[in-house]
Amino acid sequence: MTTDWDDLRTVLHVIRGGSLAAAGASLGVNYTTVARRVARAEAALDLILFERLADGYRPTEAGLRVAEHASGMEERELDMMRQLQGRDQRLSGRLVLTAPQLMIGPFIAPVIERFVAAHPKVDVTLKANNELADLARREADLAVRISSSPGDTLTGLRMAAQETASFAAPIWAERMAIGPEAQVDWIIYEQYAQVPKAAQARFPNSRVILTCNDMAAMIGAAVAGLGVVRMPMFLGRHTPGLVQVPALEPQSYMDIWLVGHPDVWPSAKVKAFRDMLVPEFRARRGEFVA
Amino acid sequence: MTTDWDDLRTVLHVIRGGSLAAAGASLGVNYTTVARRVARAEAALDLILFERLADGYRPTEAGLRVAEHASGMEERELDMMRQLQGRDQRLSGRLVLTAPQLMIGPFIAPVIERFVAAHPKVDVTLKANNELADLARREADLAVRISSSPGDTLTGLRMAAQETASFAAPIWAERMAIGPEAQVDWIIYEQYAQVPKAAQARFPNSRVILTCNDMAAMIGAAVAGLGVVRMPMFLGRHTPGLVQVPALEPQSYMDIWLVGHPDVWPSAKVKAFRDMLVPEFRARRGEFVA
DNA sequence: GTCATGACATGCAGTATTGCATGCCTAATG
DNA sequence: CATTAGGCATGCAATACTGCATGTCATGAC
Repeated sequence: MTTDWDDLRTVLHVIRGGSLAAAGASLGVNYTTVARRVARAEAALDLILFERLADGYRPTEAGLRVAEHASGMEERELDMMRQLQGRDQRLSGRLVLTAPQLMIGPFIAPVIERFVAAHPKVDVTLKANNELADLARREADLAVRISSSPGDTLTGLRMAAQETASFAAPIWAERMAIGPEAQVDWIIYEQYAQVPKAAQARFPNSRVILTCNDMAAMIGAAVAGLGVVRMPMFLGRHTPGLVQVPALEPQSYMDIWLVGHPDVWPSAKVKAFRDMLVPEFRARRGEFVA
Repeated sequence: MTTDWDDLRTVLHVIRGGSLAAAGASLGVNYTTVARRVARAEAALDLILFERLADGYRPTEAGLRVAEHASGMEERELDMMRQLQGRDQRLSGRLVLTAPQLMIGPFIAPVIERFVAAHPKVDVTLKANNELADLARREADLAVRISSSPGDTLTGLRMAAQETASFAAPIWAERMAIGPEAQVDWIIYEQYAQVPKAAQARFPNSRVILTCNDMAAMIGAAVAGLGVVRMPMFLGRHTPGLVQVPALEPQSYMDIWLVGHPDVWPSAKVKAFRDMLVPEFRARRGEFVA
């Protein structure tokens, strides 16, 4: 008679994921269960929501319509989850943080250590994720991000300005000491794909020796002596085995922001963490610039 | 980790119903199950939603907040249900009608008979309810109502104008034949509580002999000869054993409307029923007025 | 004071839901 | 053409959920 709300949510996840297996994964249940819930929803609504094709479930128009409304229900649920977290004045329970992988060691970890000592009943989860966590979905409560703006719907706090520079193993400093004719090998981040123009001008004998999609790997390669890497100031300074080299003048880079969803922002846990993290960054802002 | 939507709905029903038992009844499950779902929701959200008092569950502030959002989710679900019904072009499945109890026999039943003959795959449910069914909640797809307007958010079709008159057992016609000095006993609908002024003027010896809250019962009393009843024209005419008496001049009364929710209105089943019902009323509109 | 009523907690047994294993089908790959 | 991988259907066993019965507590009626 009356529809089961979880079955509606299951339909939504099938359409989002594109398959029973994907829906099962995102719901944390076996895909068999997903298939049966879909069948139950169809029986309850007296509608065919998916065509069973050999290569998977294809939503019918009715299925899309159901998913659309289920999505609206989910939005309301997420509103709720955020607001509950935002109004929670307790210093206990889960607090989920996310930050750029390579910033965690030198800057975030020490703060977390002090935080858990001060608030032992808070369970801190840290997502070292380079992909942006969806703060509206509460994938994280608070995020440290390197960007030029905090994002439209998010509350943000600019913690520090940043500059980049060129770093390499000490041997490269010696090689460049001979002057502009020195041969400079660059390790380049995938998205840029070529030697920075300013570096090319200063050392005409520059070339790309390696292109890579992962900064941690690039640092490893640089420490091993493969070549020069352009990276944020703080990274080069905090990586043992690297020194700053004159291949490139320091230049300004994206700022460091602390961002959160406005609903979640007032939470006692979030506030307590902010109150430790922000002063840390502010006090150490010199480490991010030349 | 992730909240169960049905548990949220259960919380909503507990707050709406005021008790576990009431919530269980409206959800169609045992109240024990309701209690366990509430406990599960609390565990999942890590929040106390209700205080367990000796005289029942009292919602906490967090509980009210959860219910508020769950209510938003429910609204979205109802939107969906209505729209699915509205877009359904099949002439099969459930069709729920509601109409004033006493109008069903003489006017609605004959139409239903023809309708089910023409569309045998439609399961017609008829709610003979004097309370207004909530069409937004799809308690009914289509309603015949006696009112002065169709309602704000509903689509309406005015099918006929109505008048009321006074009816009684034949003996009362004889008694009144002697003239204005005749003694007239009235059976009065609870809300009015006294003899209509116009009747008092015409027959000064009028009095209330019985007040009642149910028109069917009043008709029974009238047939038994207890007194005179003011009722819609069609009712008096279709009740064997009653005749119109001159205790009161016919006077205009509320119109007869066919109303539905705009979302549901385009449904094939709803349209097919309308197309039979409206001509019936229009053709017989003379039966509602003097 | 006793009794009845309404609301909830809890233990137990039956049932329905779930997950796993197996098998079929299609599409992409070599 | 064989092979692999992704996607789904189905049967069976384990599990989780549900409903029932019984007991406790408070409130209000007699």
